[in-house]
Amino acid sequence: MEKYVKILKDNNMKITSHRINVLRYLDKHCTHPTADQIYTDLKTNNPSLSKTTVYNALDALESHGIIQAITISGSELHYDITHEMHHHFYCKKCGKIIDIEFCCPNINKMSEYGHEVEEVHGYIKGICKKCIKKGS
Amino acid sequence: MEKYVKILKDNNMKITSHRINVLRYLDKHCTHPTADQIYTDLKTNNPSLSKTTVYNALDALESHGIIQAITISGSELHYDITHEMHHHFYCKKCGKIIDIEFCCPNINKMSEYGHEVEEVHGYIKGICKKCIKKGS
DNA sequence: TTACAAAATTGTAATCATTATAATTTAACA
DNA sequence: TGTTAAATTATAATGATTACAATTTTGTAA
Ligand SMILES: [Mn+2]
Ligand SMILES: [Mn+2]
Ligand SMILES: [Zn+2]
Ligand SMILES: [Zn+2]
Repeated sequence: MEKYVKILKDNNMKITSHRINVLRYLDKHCTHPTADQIYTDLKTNNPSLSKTTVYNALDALESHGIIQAITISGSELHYDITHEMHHHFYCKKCGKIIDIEFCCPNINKMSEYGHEVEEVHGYIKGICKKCIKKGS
Repeated sequence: MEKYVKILKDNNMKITSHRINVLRYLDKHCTHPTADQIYTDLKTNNPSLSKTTVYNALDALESHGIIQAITISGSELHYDITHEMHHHFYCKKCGKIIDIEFCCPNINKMSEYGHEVEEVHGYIKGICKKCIKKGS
């Protein structure tokens, strides 16, 4: 059984080709794409795909914790497969979102506050290495 | 000279009553309001206020680093006066944004990546203490 | 298999936060 | 006090996302 079929099955989700494609896309691309980017890319091999289906698939996958929405840009959602906790860097110049492979040890302190923690997002914004080079 | 006038002056910004009002509003309210909430509240004492002016004032204040946009909700921007670095908790039930008074020590490691850091945002999402109580 | 019910997909229209535009007013400064 | 650049205003436009209703597909049970 394909890896992505198993993930959907394990989460009691109906198996559809669109969901598999969206999930595979996010697994293969570490670019943190938007719904529109996923839609445009998948549509080339599947012209009948509707953008609403991409939104629906993303919502369904997110509600099961299989993927996460990244709100770093402030104007549109980006998506990422849920795996080891990591942070994200957003370049204000080129818009790229880059993985930052550490995370905050103080998150443990959250229990003191009495809130129930479901997600942790670390967003760092600035100018990326490449854009600094180009600019100088 | 009023505190807020000084802030604007120090940043070489033109002094306008609207900018002062927006700035004072953010300083007095620790609720992380949206542009619309600020607009609605300020309009009661100043009916000629335009929503575009609130957006413009927020953009101007943000571009000078006096305030920060919080992208935690994913659907609309919330604003906060820039002061000591802290994180934010977002309740998925009631939508409230609560200050979390610690921050990530690993941010220092960012220099290893070669990116130029301008902003650091720590967003934690879940169910707030009050909503947990209500729900049980 | 076949048949059925629940859920997914589709295309379109609606929503809502934000931005663009152009006319008018105001702040800063000589 | 007059001039000029910038701020304000009202309105229109944009763009991401959601709502909706008709159609198709999935999972399951006869
Ligand atoms: Mn990532
Ligand atoms: Mn805050
Ligand atoms: Zn860049
Ligand atoms: Zn709450």
